[in-house]
Order: sequence, then C-alpha cells, then structure tokens
Amino acid sequence: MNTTPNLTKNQSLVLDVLTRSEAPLSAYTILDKLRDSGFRAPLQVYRALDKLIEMGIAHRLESLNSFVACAHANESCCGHAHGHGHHGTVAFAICESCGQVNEFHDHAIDDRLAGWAKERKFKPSKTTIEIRGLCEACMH
Amino acid sequence: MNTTPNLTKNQSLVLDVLTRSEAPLSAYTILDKLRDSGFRAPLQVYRALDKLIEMGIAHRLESLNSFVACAHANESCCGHAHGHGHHGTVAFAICESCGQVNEFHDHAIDDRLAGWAKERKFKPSKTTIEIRGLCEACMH
DNA sequence: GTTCGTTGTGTTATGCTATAACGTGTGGCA
DNA sequence: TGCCACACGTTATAGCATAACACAACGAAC
Repeated sequence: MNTTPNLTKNQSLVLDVLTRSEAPLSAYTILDKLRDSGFRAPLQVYRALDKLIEMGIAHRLESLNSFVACAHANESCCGHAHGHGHHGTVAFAICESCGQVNEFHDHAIDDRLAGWAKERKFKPSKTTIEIRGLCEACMH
Repeated sequence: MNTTPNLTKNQSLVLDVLTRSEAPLSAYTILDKLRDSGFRAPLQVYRALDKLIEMGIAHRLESLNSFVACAHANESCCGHAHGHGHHGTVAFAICESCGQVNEFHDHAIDDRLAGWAKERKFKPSKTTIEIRGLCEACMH
C-alpha cells in the first residue's frame, strides 16, 4: 500500500494502481482494476484522480486521456517544495510503441514559457508538454 | 471559400469553419455547423480534420479535444518550408475565460526538447505544448 | 479505353471518455 | 445540537472518437 499521508481510501487505491502500472492508465481501466475493491462507477475514479492531480502526485496525459503517478513525488528540485516536491512544469516523453512514459522537467523551457507569458501578460494556470515518439528500446 | 489548393470539398468546408471561428471548435460543433452543407456524421468531420492536421493547416488542442486552423499557414520561419510554412513544434496559449488561442513557436524550446530527446535516443513524432490560463483582456 | 489501385465519401452502429444531479454518511467545530 | 465541509455512492446522460462496410471518383499502367 502506498503510505502517502492524508489520502482517503479511494485516493490510495487509485494511486496504488497507478504506481504499480508500467504505462499510463485510462480512468476506465483503473475502474476495472478496482472492481474487486468495491468500485462501481467512473466518478469514483475521476474524483480520486482530481484530488491526486491537485496534490501533484498524479498527472493527466492529455494526448492519451490517461493518467500516471508522479515520478518525482518526493523531489523538490526547484527550491520551493510545496509538500510534495512541487516543481515547475513537467514534461512527458511517451513511447507510442511500448507505452512507457518518461517524466522530466527543464528549467530552460519553463523560463522560456514564463517569458512568453510575461511579455503578453498571460497568466498561466496549467501547462502541458507531451512528446510522443519512439523510445530507444523500441527503435530499430 | 478558402482557396488552399488540393483540398477536397469536405476538407475545404471544415477548414472554412475553423478559419472563421474565433475559438477552437470540437468535431461535433463543426458537424453542427456543416449540417446545412450536407454533413451528417462525425466521421466526415474527423476524416477531413485528419488530413488538414497532416497537412499542417489545422491543429488539435489535446487539452480541449478541439481544433483550430493554423495561424501560420503561410509562414515558413524555420528555413524549411514544407509547402505550408512548416515550422518546428507549435505551442498554444489558451485563455480559459474567453477561449481565445494564441499560437506561437519558440526555437529555444524546440532545441531544448530536441536535446533531451537526442540524449535519450528518443525519436519524437509529435509534440504538444499547451498553456492554459488567462489572457490579458480577461484578467482583472 | 479498360482495368486496377488509391483515395475520398456516406452510413450505421458502437465504444470510450467525462460529468450532471441527486442523495447519504462522517468528522470537525462553534 | 446544529451546521458545514467533504468524501462517497448511484443512476443517468452528455461528449468525443472509431470500426466496419459499401460506393463513387480519379489517375496511372497497360
């Protein structure tokens, strides 16, 4: 069981499923994996996911309509730890062959996007960066 | 009518709708706008969109499940024009209040992502960058 | 010009993704 | 005790996307 404090039962169950998975999972796949634990409806999954994402310990992959556990949940690399290793914008490299996801973040990109936003007086709330392609293992 | 050459009738109709719209449109919204032109089924829209995106004259916004006409269809700023002003990865700033979308691209970010990919021998096929937030006009 | 492959089209049916709306239960706190 | 905030459970519905099949239009090759 994942022992992150202050998680409700449903949130823990969903996070566990995500943490154990090699690849991102859709909400409905999560639901299926949790039927034995008493889950019956999509909303139970979506509500847990919303909270996990809000806490920064799970992420949504927009280009896949799927979800992953945060790979950096215990780091706080950017100087301002918000309880769960909050860092700047996170980027994902997603292999379209094996489905594996690599999470990373990059100050230079953050700065660049922040600069663009500042120039235009645009106030960012959430930024999505996803690279789809082939990982080394899947290339010929 | 949009006069981009080599578009089929359906593709032109869809592109026209996108071009005239201030904000991104979902496939079903496009469908509704084209009922009078004979469209009856989602697939007619999706097929046209697929081609337009492939040609680089429309984009999909992953975080909205919606589509926009390319704002730079006639530019070729990065030195290699692929017929339709093909440039590097495109980024979008999306106002969550008014819905307006600002399309831009940034060499530094491109380079940075390319560098990351090269280091890991990851071969990118498509990159998504979307900033959601509030535009200047919508801030208080 | 006929044959054939490719591409676009039209249609029905279906599957996947996400949320609305309502009600219940529980724990903190004045 | 009464209230409030929040998690949870359930049903129904809305919104997004594609499978599978059939037909038409076009160009290239012969």
